[in-house]
Amino acid sequence: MATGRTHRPATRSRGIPEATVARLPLYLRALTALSERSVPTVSSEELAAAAGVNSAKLRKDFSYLGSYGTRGVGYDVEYLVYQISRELGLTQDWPVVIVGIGNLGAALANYGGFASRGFRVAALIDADPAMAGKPVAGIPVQHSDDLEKIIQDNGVSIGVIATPAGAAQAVCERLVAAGVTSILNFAPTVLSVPDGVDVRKVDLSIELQILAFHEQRKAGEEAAASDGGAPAVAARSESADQGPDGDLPAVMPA
Amino acid sequence: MATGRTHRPATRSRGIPEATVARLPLYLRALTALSERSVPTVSSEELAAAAGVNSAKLRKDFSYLGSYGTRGVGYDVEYLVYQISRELGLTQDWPVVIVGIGNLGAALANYGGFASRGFRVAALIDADPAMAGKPVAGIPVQHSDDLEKIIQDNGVSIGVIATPAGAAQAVCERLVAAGVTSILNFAPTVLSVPDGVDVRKVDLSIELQILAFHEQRKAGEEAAASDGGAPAVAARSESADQGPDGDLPAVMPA
DNA sequence: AATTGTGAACTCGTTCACAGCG
DNA sequence: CGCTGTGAACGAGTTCACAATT
Repeated sequence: MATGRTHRPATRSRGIPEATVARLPLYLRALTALSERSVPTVSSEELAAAAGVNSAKLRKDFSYLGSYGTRGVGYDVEYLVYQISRELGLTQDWPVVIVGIGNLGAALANYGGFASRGFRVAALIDADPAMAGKPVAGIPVQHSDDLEKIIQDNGVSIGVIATPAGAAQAVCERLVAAGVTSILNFAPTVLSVPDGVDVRKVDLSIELQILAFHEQRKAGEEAAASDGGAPAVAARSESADQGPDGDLPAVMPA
Repeated sequence: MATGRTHRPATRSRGIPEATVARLPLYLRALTALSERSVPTVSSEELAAAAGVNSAKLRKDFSYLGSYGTRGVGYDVEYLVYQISRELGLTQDWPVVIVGIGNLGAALANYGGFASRGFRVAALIDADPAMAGKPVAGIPVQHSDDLEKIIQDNGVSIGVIATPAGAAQAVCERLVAAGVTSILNFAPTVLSVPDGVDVRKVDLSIELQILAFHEQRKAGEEAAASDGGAPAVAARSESADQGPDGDLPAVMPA
């Protein structure tokens, strides 16, 4: 699932399982919605439903953070929002650079989700001289010649790569050399990085292929659907897990 | 993770583990690159390196598909490309619709990765009447009033949601009612769907938050770095896992 | 009475290590 | 001899089920 293996055998700090870390943002989103509606407390059952997981998992997840609930009552919404934000490091400011301002890079720059939680687009960088100076989402694009300086001047530790696949590894190396230690990669390539650098990837084509696999399987099942089990129009299920919360998987294999 | 729970207790078909399915596209990509360079065979070691996994995992993964290698030699590149493509259902055509043609939807429409492997953008749909008729990536945008007809006329079973969060659930329900059974969701919301429908999500904000968590942890470790363990400038490691292989995921709202 | 927090059982995924085969 | 294929050991993650607590 996630990325960067734990360098240093196992800083026993207080190991929160990776799968749990991957779900914290989900809980935080649900909690924020409750907070905006001024809901004071939630039970694990309610919150789990809102986040699309089951309540046992949620309670176990929270147990890694500490005992923030009250038995017989539930969790204080505001308090939990704060605790999770702190745990995720969202109480501080994270300047981010986006490299590769094509269609996708521009879409990311315009994405509102950045601004909201501690993330700030510190700079947009592109290799095309014709782009330099042009504002995208109100931020002037800078030329990649200045990448190192931009990273250092802004104290950037998180970089987003939205370049074509062919340029990604080189960009990645420059980012890392300049001090970036976390990378979100949208280019369809495997990046190789030094120990201590985390890479997460978002790959549209892979997601579609996984869906196609399951889609194909469904088509095959239809034929064999001579037994029970109504086909379409099933009952709405609140539970169907969504995405690789931690990692991967999606539907089931049979 | 994944989605749609197993309807029908357990079609014992031939269970390929979900984690393996999520990696097949990765192998396929590496193999395609080798194929273009006319490399005839690869060892599990070489292919694993190219895909960013370890060789034991790769061999185990392939063992679920069958015995496609030759001991003492390796795997035939072309043959494996075909077998994996077939397993993933990429030997057939998958018409896809994209709903929500904002910055992101437009970027997705322009994304080259679609065309390549069996996926074809059959239609672009948006709720804004002003968009109707405008071509994006050479495809005219259609109004969402016609969503059901578009799905049915094109035999679409895979839908991509790139709308604002508030519209996503409603769009999802219309897609599903019209016959879509696989959804790739870019909106920062938990979608609830009937059994039998697969949802995968891509959430930029979540990915960034996960990176922030690890980034924060690194910062904390620095202070405690009075013992051994050189800080920056570590040796290049081919391994650092990349993202939630199965999954994926994007940003956050919170 | 309600709901959390958690040990224990279980399931899924990864890695080891080597037998089997070309 | 080299490399695949895989049983067996291991580890991570999930679910169960219930004691603890308010």
